[in-house]
Amino acid sequence: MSSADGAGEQLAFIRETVRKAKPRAARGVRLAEQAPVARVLVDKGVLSLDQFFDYAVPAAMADDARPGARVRVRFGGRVGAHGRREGGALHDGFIVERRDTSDYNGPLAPLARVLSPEQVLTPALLRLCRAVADRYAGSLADVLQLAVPPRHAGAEAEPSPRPLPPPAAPEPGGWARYGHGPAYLASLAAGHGPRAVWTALPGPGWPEEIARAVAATLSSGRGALVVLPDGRSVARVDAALNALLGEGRHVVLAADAGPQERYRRWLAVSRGSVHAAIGTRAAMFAPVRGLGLVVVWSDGDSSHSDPNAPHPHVREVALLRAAEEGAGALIGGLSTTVEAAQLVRTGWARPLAAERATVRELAPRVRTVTDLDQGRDAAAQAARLPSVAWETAHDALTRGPVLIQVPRRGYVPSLACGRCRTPVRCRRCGGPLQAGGADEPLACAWCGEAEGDWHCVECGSFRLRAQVVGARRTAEELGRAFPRVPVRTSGRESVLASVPDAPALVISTPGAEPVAEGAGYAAALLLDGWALLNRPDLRAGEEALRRWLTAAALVRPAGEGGTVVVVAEPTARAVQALVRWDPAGHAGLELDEREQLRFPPVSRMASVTGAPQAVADLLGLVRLPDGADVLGPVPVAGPARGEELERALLRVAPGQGAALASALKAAQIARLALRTADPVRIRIDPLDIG
DNA sequence: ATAGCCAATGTG
DNA sequence: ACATTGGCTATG
Repeated sequence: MSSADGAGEQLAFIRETVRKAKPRAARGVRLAEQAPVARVLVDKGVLSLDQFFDYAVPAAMADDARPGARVRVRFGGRVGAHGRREGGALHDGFIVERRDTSDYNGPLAPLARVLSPEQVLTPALLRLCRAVADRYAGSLADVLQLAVPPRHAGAEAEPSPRPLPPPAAPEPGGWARYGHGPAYLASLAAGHGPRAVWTALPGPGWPEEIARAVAATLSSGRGALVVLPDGRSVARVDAALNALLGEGRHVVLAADAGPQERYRRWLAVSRGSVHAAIGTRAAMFAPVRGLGLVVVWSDGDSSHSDPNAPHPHVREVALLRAAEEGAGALIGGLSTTVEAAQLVRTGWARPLAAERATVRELAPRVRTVTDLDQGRDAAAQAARLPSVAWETAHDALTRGPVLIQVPRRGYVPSLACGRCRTPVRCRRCGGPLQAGGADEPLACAWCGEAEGDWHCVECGSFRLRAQVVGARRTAEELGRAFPRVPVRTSGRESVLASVPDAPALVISTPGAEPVAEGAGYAAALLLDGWALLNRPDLRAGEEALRRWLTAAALVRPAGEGGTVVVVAEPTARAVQALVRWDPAGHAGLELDEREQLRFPPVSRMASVTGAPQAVADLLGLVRLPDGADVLGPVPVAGPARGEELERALLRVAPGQGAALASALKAAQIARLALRTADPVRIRIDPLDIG
């Protein structure tokens, strides 16, 4: 002990004396008789303050200051020269616990205010948020911000509806088409927590199947949660639930309602008056009471990854909840992610899929064509379509609507040679060249270097091709190629929910495909598939397949003439999986490859991005678990043009994910204490690692 | 984070 | 001798 500790010891002695007297506020405020200490999570978005602080509960707040209530507290003030508290700023917080005593050796500040006695942070929600924060190297306060919606006094003042008694267990319905489908429902209805990876059959049945799984869970007296990637799929499950169970058994937690209405619905769930919730990403935290089932639909959809720190993923939160709350899990989609395949391979979940014969019966016929096979006839050329695609569309248009999927403009930022498809690269740094405006010269997206006289390094051609032609231009061109056929577009700005069962060309960007009423589309053309597949991303194949299956699942079965034409290299794995309609097989092969490479989900990764020195500092500071690899750092393009950042990837065995996250968090905290340090962004499970 | 404390450095 | 600045610490 150094001499400086003398004063510290003395101070500790004084504090000890104070504490032994009783936990009490600094100035003689009368305290609550029972449990006069409130343990509070102070909502201050600082990683190093990820801990609880004790406050004294004034007698006047004794009843309202319940665990889970929102409070305001003074925080960060100083004890002045005369031992008087110069109060810090007011901060929001949540009471996590009421206690008789405090571990803290000092006078406790009193709670400034209890905003409302509503117990929004239930013990289960607190445990979940803590687990998510730990999983993603974030702070509890950050996660709570995602999990607990803002307060609206009006909604709190109203009573929530009275809970309904459990419904009867549903019939298997469409689940009869899946081998273990009826058994899965029966298990839910019996109060078990079965975990399955569900490869949904093509066609319009899946919302009803989700509704039946929810109904089976409700029938056991437990609650259910369904998270879907977008508002349209939420609306479809909402409709299916209303049809199966009537209204009032579930709430929709999605952006369609205003904040107050949203909070009203959230409260109905939190108060236990409604036992089922469906919604988009933020619904993953919905505090459903007695959770018996959590469903994630289309877990490969990127909107399941939260853009807010610490970037939790819906699937991972769902898995945490299933484990923590003993609930069943249903990870379903038309496609299968590598992560889902991994759940099956490790035995955590069982596959829930139909027999091959059933799949073949319901899937459309899929034909492949390379786009070098451009149409010979004038009409096909005008539409920039391969002749097979043109003929398919021409033929199908006599029978019903035809869906044309075109990648979103800007989705693939690069250009390619118009003759041989070689990507157009910057001569200086190898980055992708972009066309600025209509007549502006090409410029590198990474270094900004302008390129005045480009020609292809492979074949010498001067012809450029934008890898993606936007939906609008495609619509114009197709409209000319098929005169007198109505053309409708669905995309970012205006998304159509459905189109009538009548001949029409329906141009859509991925994810915006309208459902065709009646039998479904007569055909679908999946254009520019090669552009989707050529993306330099580990997930390019999986992502292309998911998008194709989403569109192709809206097409009639082959037996009813349904045909899909995909313009892509026929030997590509994802293309073959589409032809065979075998997403689970594709995911299995991808998983084999990840195993070879030790890439996620066979390992757990984190990325560390920042100025080169900052990244090096953090890597020097972090105490990685044994066996951890450091890949890189390598230069990456920063958000600002010309900014030079570096990124390192850290890799550990899957079981060491928690150790990696906590090591990174500790290193980040240590670095944040040095205020001069450049910031480093840490991301667990980075999306783009390839 | 941010205020406050302390020590080291700079200035009149 | 006093002001300024940078590093470090605690926050109930």
